[in-house]
Amino acid sequence: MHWADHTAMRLSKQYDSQVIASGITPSGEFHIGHLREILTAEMIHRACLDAEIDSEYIFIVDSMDPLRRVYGFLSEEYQEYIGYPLVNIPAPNPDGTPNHEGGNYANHFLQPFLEALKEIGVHPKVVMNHETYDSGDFATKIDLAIQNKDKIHEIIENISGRELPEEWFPYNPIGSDGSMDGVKVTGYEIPYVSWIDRHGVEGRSDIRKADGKMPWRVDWAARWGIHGITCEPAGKDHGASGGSFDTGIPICELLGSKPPGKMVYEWIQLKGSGPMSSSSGNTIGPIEALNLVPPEILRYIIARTKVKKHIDFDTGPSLFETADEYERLVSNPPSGDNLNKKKMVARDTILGSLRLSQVNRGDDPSKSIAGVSFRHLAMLAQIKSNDQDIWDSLNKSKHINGEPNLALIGRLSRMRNWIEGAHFPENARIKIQEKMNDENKEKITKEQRIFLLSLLTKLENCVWSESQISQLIRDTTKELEINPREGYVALYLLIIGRDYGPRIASIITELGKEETIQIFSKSF
RNA sequence: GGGUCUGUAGCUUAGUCAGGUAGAGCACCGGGCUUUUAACCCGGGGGUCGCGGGUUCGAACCCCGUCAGACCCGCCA
Repeated sequence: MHWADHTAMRLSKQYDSQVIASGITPSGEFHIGHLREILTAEMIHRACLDAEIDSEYIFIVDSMDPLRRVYGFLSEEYQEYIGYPLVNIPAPNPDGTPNHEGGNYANHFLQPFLEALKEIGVHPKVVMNHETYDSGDFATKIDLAIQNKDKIHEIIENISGRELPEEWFPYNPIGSDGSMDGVKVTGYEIPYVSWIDRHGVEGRSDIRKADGKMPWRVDWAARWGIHGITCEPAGKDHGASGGSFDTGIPICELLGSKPPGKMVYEWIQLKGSGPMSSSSGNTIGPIEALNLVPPEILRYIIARTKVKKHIDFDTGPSLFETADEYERLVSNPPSGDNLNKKKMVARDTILGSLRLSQVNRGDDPSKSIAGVSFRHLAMLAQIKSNDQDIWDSLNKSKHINGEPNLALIGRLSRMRNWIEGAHFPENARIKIQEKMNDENKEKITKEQRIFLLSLLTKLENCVWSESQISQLIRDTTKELEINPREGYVALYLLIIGRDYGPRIASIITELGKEETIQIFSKSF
């Protein structure tokens, strides 16, 4: 059974209806790591719906979280905003300076991410956490937390093993300058928390407003109750023993609610360069990823991997493999009855992955079949600049019959992006040689050499079309009575520097007469 | 130091929760097709399930130990 279906089953035994949640702090550019958070939750949500379990999926944006430091992509001017809720500070310009007309910081990073989610078929109910504070929905929990301040203090110290300062308080008010840093609580009388800030200014915060927030570990536990969350997969950082999940459970209970069960997912790493991090620039954004691969394959990458396994996201060769694997499975899904238990489980797991990879819930996976492997399309896209030529070629090779479908058109345009970008795998790249290198010259026999020279004279005076060129190659091998294979190998060595490759006549046609002849004449 | 997760074929992995003959794909090798598209079709080899013990009629699966990797215990998906 697929992990999402399994989780859905488990949840249905505990609660009648589900609220599945994700939570992310919009402190910088979103990356595909965040996509795992979102998709893990969203797939469980879909699995619930598919099992006819009532379910809602919410995405809580931690817009009240303070700016913790000046990240690498920000200018020094952000120093003054440290400690401010992200929703209250200006968005950065591309150069990192604050843009006072550009809306707030949280939204700046959130909006493009939501756009990407739409394309991936994720339509969450978005909850801006600052609005939950501002609406007063947090007030009861804040009051309870303050009343139980010592117990919460103890829970955090005991479970996380970390010492909290004496003056620790389960509510951080915003001071006179807008920052939560250096604000000391001096008293509490419902609904006001009074304080003195680092400038010596005194004031009070209304717990029914966004005048402050609870610290992370308490905030998280409180919101489980406020939204009635039954499942919130958490990154393994939160899942560690003594981490915020472990402290959240008793705190949530203390605040009068039933916590969700613990569920922890592994991180996505960029192959070879460790965990993703916006500050180190070691990141691929969801938008960038969508420019390379179709959304269903992005979903498939998450769906096919068990939650507790880490994913190496590799924009190179293994992306080809995964994409082709998807294509294969979709066009030829596992089936059959009378299987033993293990095979049935395996079959259902794969079918589950395909089902959950669909952009729209309930879509027939076969609609996303492009009918061509990524590898093959990559090759065509490199040797043919005109899309129509590619459709013609695919018709000729019987990959498609007639006009290309939408899936295929979208795939080709992404393929062209991929090829142009830095992420395209080198071994799939076709490199046209300037001339034959010495190493390859040695590989060539005398007959092959004669073949190439003879072909050259024919090419100089022919009509430049693929069928003509193809014909000339075959004619020449016949005339010289050499094995056609030998002739092709010689041509491949000459033009792309390897002894095999895609249909050579296509490449030559695409190169044009002048350039082709150049390669020939520079080589001999 | 304390803890969590992961370890199955060269690579990616299914199967571990409910013990019952280790199963795929990629890659590789061989064959076919033949106008050589890196396409397509057929076949094949390849696994002491990290290691050691225990429980059991029977262990990849349960228990104990051990090794390796990743991560957490301030903030991070």
